[in-house]
Parts: sequence; C-alpha cells; structure tokens
Amino acid sequence: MEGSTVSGSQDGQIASPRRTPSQQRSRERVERMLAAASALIAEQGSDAMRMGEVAKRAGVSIGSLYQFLPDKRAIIWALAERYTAESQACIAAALAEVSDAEGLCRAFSELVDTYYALFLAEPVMRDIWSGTQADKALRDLELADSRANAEFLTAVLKKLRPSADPAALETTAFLIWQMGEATMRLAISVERQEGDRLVAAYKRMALRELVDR
Amino acid sequence: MEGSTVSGSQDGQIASPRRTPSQQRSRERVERMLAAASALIAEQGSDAMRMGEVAKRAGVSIGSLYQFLPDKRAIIWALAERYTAESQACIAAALAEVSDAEGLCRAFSELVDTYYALFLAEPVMRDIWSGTQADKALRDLELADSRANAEFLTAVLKKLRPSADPAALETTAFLIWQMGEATMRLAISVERQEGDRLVAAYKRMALRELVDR
DNA sequence: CCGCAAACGTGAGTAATCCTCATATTTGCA
DNA sequence: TGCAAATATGAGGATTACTCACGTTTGCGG
Repeated sequence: MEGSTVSGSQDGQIASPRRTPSQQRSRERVERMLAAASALIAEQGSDAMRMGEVAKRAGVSIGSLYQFLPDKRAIIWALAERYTAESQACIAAALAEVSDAEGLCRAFSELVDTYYALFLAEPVMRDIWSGTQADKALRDLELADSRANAEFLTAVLKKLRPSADPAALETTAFLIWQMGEATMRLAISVERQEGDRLVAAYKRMALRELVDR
Repeated sequence: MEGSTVSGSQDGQIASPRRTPSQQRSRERVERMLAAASALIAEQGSDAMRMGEVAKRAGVSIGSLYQFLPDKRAIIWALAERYTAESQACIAAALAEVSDAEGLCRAFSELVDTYYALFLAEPVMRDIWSGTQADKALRDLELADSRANAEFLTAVLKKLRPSADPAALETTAFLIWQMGEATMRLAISVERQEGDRLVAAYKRMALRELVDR
C-alpha cells in the first residue's frame, strides 16, 4: 500500500537542510526568511510564492535561502510545524481538565469557535492547510497533528465512558477531529454566513456524538 | 514548482480551448489525449504528469495537445468532470425512490459503500480529488457537485421530515455529504483496516443524523 | 472536379522558475 | 594571530508549461 502515488509529488520526504544554523547570525537570517515567506503567502498564497522573492524580501541571497531551507516545501513545512505546535498546546490545555459531559460540551464548543476564528484570521494557516492534500509531507504532518489532538479527545471519552470499547472511542475521536478540520476548510471557502451555519451544524453533530450515546 | 499541483494562474478560471474540435478526426485525438493523461495520472499522479509525456503517449504533437486542452488544469478538469457527471447520475438514481426512514438507511449505506469502493479502485479519481483543494477551478467543481448531490439528500429529508426547517435540512445534507468526501479522502490515505473503520464510523454518525432526531 | 478558406497538425523555441555550485567572506577558537 | 569551519553569494544549469509561425488536411460552394 506504500507506493500509492496519490499525490505524485516525489517521495514526499522533507529534505534535511544542507546545514543547520549554528551561529546566532544565521539563526536570525533563517527567521527573516521564514517571516518573509509568511508575508508573501499571506499576500499571494503559497503557490505564487517565489523563492527569489522570499530571498529578496528577507534581504539575503538565493543561495543563503537554500543553505538552510533546502527546498520550497521545507519552508511551508517549517511554518506549518509552528502552527501545529502552538495550537496543540492550546488544545491539550482546553481538554485536560474536563471531567464530565457538560464540561466536555463547553470545552469542545469553545475549541471549535477558537479554531474557526483562527482559520478566518490567519491567511497563512488557511493557505497551508488548504494545500495540505497535495503534499505528502504536509499531509503526514497534518495527520500526525490530528492524531495527537484526537488523543486528547480520546482520553476524555475514555474517562467519561469507561465501559465503551476503547478502539471505537479512538476511531470516533479521530474522525470527529478530522471532520472538524474538513468543516473549517469548507467553511472558509464559502460565504461567511453559510460557513457559520456549517460550523454550527458540525458542532451540534459532533457534540451529540461525544456526549450522548 | 514543487508544491504546485495543477495551478499556475491566479484566477481559478479554466481557460476555454483555443479551438473546439469540430471534425471527427480531432475529436478522436482529444479522446486519445485524455486517455493518455488518465493513464499517466494513474501511474505517477497528476503532479508528475508531464504535458510532453501526454502528447507523446497519445501519439500527437505538443502543439496539438494545446490546441484543444489549453493548459494542464484543463486536462484534469475535463477528467474530473466526467467522473462527477457519471457518479451524479448514480446518486440521483439511488436516492430518487426513497420514501421512508428505513429506505434512506439502506440507500445511504449502499451509497457510501459504493463510493468507498470507487475511491479505492480508481487511482485517477483518487488523485484528482486529493489535489482538489489546491486548485480553485477544481474546488468549485467539487463544491458544485457536492451541492448537487446534497440536494438529492435534501429532497429526501424534506419528504421524511416535512415539519423541519428546510434551510437547516439543506445545511445538514450538505455537511454530511462533504464530510463523506472528507472521510473517503482520509480513509484511503491510511491503512486499509483503519480506513474501513473510519468509513463505518462515518456511516453510523451520518445515519444517526439523517434518520433520527 | 476545382479552388480555397477554415480547421487542423507540428515541434523548435521562449519564458519562468526551482535549485546548484564554485568561489568569496566571516566567525570562532586553539 | 592563524586557520578550519561556517556562512554568504549570484550567475548559471536544468526542467517544464506553453507559444507561434508555418505546413497539411478537410469540407464545401460553384
């Protein structure tokens, strides 16, 4: 099942950098490069982002860019990884202290709202996760992230329904999480009003599945 | 051009062909081109599909290719449109004669299974819908298709629950349909066994939402 | 059957873009 | 201070989607 070539894009691996910045100077330069890339993505989308433009805006040569970010996908990946790390911490915190059904309701509802607001407000995140499907490395990152987040949900569910089949709870949590992300992507690509309705409908469906049985 | 799936231009419009084939000969050639493209996508994915390779395999010159298929996205789009037209007819037929909750259950369940089998069996469809998010024209096609399919579901729901708010039913049907497509994409990108479980879980969730209230 | 305009076919060439590499410069340290 | 390792550079290699000027075939009015 491995060669599936669904994406077709190369081997799907993120090439390791030729060089890992070890000096203060180069670390700062990498920061500038990523900031420049982020700005360009926000303006035009990652597809239209040109490597030369990133270098120019960061005030470095094209060679320097490739010294630490070995290819275009690596830039996107580096940005994506920051978002996931950041949001994962929030999610863990929000779900950690849930101990009953009502608490889950509140926490989950808030989480969905926060995520939706984030998607609406962050053009870079939006762009990156939209293109996720086309790039195997990004898809894998999102999958791993989603699994990690779903695990927090699973933990809560296991606590609330100790008699249920653990494997089924895992599947449910993972599916609900993935559907949440799909709903977000959908919601931001339609009219705002319809997007709001879709998110609300998702929330209702997910909650019903989470608390009731 | 690593991350670019099918794209290249900013507006999401599909360029109209320079020329619409009007002779028998050229119509057959276009068929050969699309068949070649389809085969290449199945082998390597649409991202790795090279225009020169398509022309070569179809036994035409690169110039002829561009005479009727004005750019790379147009090829993908043409293939995608055939799939949607075909599947939409199936869906309409499957849902047309549903008249009670149990019938809906059966029809929907069968539909999901059919769709899943199709996704598993058709590497081209799989590839195209995976890359959907990255290309505006394709996203629009999928959205339109999804809306059309959801409408069949909406019609059934309105018949079964005449007292419910029609707008809410529409939102629910559309969301369920979109989630189904998201689930398919997810299911084919993980281990077969987990994919099966996810599809089953989706089916259960969707049915609960559809028949019960 | 002829003439001819429109449709069709061709492939070398263009432009855009990702990425490499030989070379120059700077830094940290013995 | 001297020197190896790290860093910086940008012209150029390689790839690829797409164009265009010109040759060929088809259908059709007379």
